[in-house]
Amino acid sequence: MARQCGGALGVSCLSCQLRQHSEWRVLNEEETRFLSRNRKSREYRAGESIFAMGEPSHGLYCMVSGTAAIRKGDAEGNTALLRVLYPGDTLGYRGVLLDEKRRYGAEALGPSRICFIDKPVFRALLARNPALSQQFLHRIAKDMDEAHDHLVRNATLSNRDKFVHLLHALMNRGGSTATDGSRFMELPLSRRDLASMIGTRHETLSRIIGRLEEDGVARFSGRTVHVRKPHALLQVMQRPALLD
Amino acid sequence: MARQCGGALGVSCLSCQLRQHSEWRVLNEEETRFLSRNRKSREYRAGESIFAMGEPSHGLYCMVSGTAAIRKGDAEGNTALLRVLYPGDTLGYRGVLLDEKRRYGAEALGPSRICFIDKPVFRALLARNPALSQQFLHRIAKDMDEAHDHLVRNATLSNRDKFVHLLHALMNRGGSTATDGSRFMELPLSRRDLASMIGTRHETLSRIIGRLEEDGVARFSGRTVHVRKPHALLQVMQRPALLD
DNA sequence: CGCCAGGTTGATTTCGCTCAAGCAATGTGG
DNA sequence: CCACATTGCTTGAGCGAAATCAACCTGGCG
Repeated sequence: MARQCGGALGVSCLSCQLRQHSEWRVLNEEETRFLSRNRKSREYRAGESIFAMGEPSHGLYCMVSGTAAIRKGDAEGNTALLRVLYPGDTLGYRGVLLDEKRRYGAEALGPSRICFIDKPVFRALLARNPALSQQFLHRIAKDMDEAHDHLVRNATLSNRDKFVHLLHALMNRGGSTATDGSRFMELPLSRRDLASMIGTRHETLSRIIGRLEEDGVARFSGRTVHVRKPHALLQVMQRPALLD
Repeated sequence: MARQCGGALGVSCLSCQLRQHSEWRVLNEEETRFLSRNRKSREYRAGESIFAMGEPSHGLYCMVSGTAAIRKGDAEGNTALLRVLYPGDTLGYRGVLLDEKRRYGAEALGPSRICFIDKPVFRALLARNPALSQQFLHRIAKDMDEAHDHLVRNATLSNRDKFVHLLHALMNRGGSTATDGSRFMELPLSRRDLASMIGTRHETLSRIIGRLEEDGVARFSGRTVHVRKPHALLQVMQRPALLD
């Protein structure tokens, strides 16, 4: 899943497996070479900030390995995680497209490698290849839909169901399947952050996790989680009886 | 506030006051004339659907008078209001830009006049005037921010504070100021819909409203609402003592 | 070893949901 | 014009869920 982009030294975007599934796939070889020459690859430690709210937007970022998250806070100092980012995801494109300051902060969740693309470089590529603009338009529209879905879920589901849904989403990106069909993964987030994503307190999440274990939906141990019947996850919501 | 676009017959976009504050302001006179010739203006009754989830996107809409809302539902049939639209707002541009089916439904809240712009017409204008694309890019980014803010509020605020915030936002668009500095307005939404916007039940909202009246923050009577100290609305959250 | 951050657990109170009844405004058919 | 249903809203009682405050555990880490 978390493939390294051209090896530990970040040799070239040309050999980056992730490119095929990212917005950059519409670039031709020459343009990719240009991108490769001008991007800067860098390691981040766990918890390290990538950019902060209110900063000017100097460029955009492309996840190579590891995971990162978008965190936004309100006036009273409360913060919530809005999104988890995986290898291949681009990050911070909005501030660059609109020449605005950062509206949210981003931070590495675990040790990560992330490429940085300078604003002028990005602009040059956009000007040379109109398909790239279209890609980012699609991207922002998809993000929009995600945010709207998130809103509807938060408005209609119980905390338990919100968490099951979150678990399902995280599994789809970062999970692995065992030989018996069950799935497992390392959660990229602390309990606190998981709780903030569904809008509850970490104590409450702790109890929700307890209930899910009682119901046999999943087993938790530290940050590792096993799900017995991953395909039944979303059907299980509010109806644990469905788990035979 | 709700100015008619060129009179009851919708004479021309050229004389539409709202145009100056909408995405269309970047069009020159000739382009505006083209838009004017090709748009269709229509009346909607209260509650009438403008478009529904899953429909193909034939074009976009421009609010002339009245109010409308975006409603989205999840798999279980629960629905929530995501946004209220006022004169001058464009609506449904995303499906058109991306050639996708509608991801949500829109409906008139009260009697409204709304212009319809066909997809080919919109495309032609986008091709002729690149500034229009930029306008819509800004627009989608702004919508994105709004959705993110909404998410953070829903995750961190109490139901009471969420409602106060919603009240504040509605006041800013549709309210009028009285001689004594207090503000009042006709709520465009039913209690049910207000409740769905903050993710709670209508009974609960009813009690929240009762508490706001007790605290002297606002007075409600049917759909009319008076706010004594509008500037203090957001400071009042969770601290009713601040109201002298 | 003490300290700390992250996590769990418990006790208590507050809050919100559910179900149910009541009420006012509106509409409808006789 | 009245009986009657309908719709939107409010109110109440009971209950379950979640917030809060606090204690305690655990695994690093100086």
